[in-house]
Amino acid sequence: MNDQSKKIADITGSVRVSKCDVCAIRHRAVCGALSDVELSKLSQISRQRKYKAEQIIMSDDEPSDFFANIISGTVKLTKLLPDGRQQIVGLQFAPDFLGRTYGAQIPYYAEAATDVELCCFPRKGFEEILEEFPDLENRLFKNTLDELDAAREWMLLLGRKTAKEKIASFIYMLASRATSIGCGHTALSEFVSFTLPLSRADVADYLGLTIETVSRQITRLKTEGLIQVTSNREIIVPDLAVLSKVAGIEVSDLI
Amino acid sequence: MNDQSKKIADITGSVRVSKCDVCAIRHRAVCGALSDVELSKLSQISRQRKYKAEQIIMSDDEPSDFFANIISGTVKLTKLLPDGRQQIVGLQFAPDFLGRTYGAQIPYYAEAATDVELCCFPRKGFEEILEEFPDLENRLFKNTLDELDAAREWMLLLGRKTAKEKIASFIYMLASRATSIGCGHTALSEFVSFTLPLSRADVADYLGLTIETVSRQITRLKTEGLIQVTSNREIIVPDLAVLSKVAGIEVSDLI
DNA sequence: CGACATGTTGAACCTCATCAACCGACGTGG
DNA sequence: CCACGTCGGTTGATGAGGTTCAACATGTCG
Repeated sequence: MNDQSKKIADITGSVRVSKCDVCAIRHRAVCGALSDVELSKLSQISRQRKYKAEQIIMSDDEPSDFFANIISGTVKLTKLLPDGRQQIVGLQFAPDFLGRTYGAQIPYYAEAATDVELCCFPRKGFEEILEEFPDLENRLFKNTLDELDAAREWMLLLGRKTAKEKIASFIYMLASRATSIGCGHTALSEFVSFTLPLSRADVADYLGLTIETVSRQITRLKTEGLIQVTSNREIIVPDLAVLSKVAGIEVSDLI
Repeated sequence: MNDQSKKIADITGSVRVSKCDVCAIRHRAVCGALSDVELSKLSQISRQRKYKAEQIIMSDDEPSDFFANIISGTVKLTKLLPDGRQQIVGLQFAPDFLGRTYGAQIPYYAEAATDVELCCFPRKGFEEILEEFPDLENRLFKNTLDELDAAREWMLLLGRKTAKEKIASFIYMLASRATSIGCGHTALSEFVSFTLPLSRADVADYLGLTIETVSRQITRLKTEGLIQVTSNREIIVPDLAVLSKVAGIEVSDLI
């Protein structure tokens, strides 16, 4: 019926995971819930894999036989309408968890937005470990709650924000991520620069717009001095607080 | 800053829960994960409460001290922009669970869309039981995963569907619920009738439209024969399959 | 009955989508 | 080396879908 389906990328290579303790995402990822003993059990079955940008990692219509942590890169979760219209329903970065426990089918595609490195766990083995260590499940649960909050925040954006507000919100989100990763929380009114992990087309699909509108609104924010665009993918935000206002985001009165 | 806040309704009365085994939602609700012994422990601390339509059950800006199962009625989860624009980010029916475990704050309002009956559990007591019985947490986790899927489905609707498709999707969703509740799964091409649990204004807020557009598109579906509208809130769908096509929903080739 | 809330219908307007041309960067092959 | 095609992005002109504002209809309750 639906010929809009996308095919999962062939797995080109997968490397045994040697040591988790040198892993860059060790503490922030779900594995952070595990003790050393448990972790070594998990590392036994883990394999590292790389995907090129635009490759499909998991698919709507094929059950996937593994879960994964994102080590580096950006993964987009997309959904399709029968006629090909597309919506990105989630963006995932390191150290996010990929895949849906309980039920092998996921109702979306997971695609590499940039080049991506994953730490993959075979479904069966991971589920066994999951049953054994409730802390891990608890961690995944909390993760899912946060994802749900983010999804709902995005529903507000998609349903009620203007094109300009959408772009501002998107850039604000990425800029906040960039600051909080660098060094705890920086002051709100600070100069932030970062790299867009998405093409204009992907930004459009994430915000429910067209590429033309995305382009126009970005230049608009640029001429209004709210952002600076050095290259196509390099953005500078001189003042986060101002941007957040344009984005229609209540900045909870932080210090 | 934000004067758009909403106030939680005063609690008019709360009744001791007598027996869970006569509860209408006993098996479908999260409590279904508990054995009789555990359940009696939970029922010790449960209280039944009623809310009138439009009353606020939980609020964005006040931590709520309880969780709840919906016994009857419809609850809408709403979010606000600083200027008052509103988006419904979730609809919950019996026997859904209300509230966010781990962290007392929820980033939305829970409001009674119709008159609502809840079975409420004080936060502290419920969290204790939660730690004691992993099955309960597991059930809540699965619930949350389903909610996340639903939220993402709605993101596709909000971002990419036309007004007509939005209305069709919304009606299709409610009609499917109505059939699956009645008696397992009925055949796809069947006559379904049900009551809208939302006002036009709420429908608009759920679909990211205005009331006028909602009204117009409903009459359009009516004139096209896709639905019949007996009273304002009573809808008949003569053929679910046809409606699903207009809604842009892939009906997974079921039997 | 009149007042008020909820929903419908009409007309004008505006934001964003569509269609199309264009630009610069990049890679390829003659 | 440069012509060429391609790809990602920008810009312009036009139009449609949905919003806005306003009037009207219907239903409910005192």
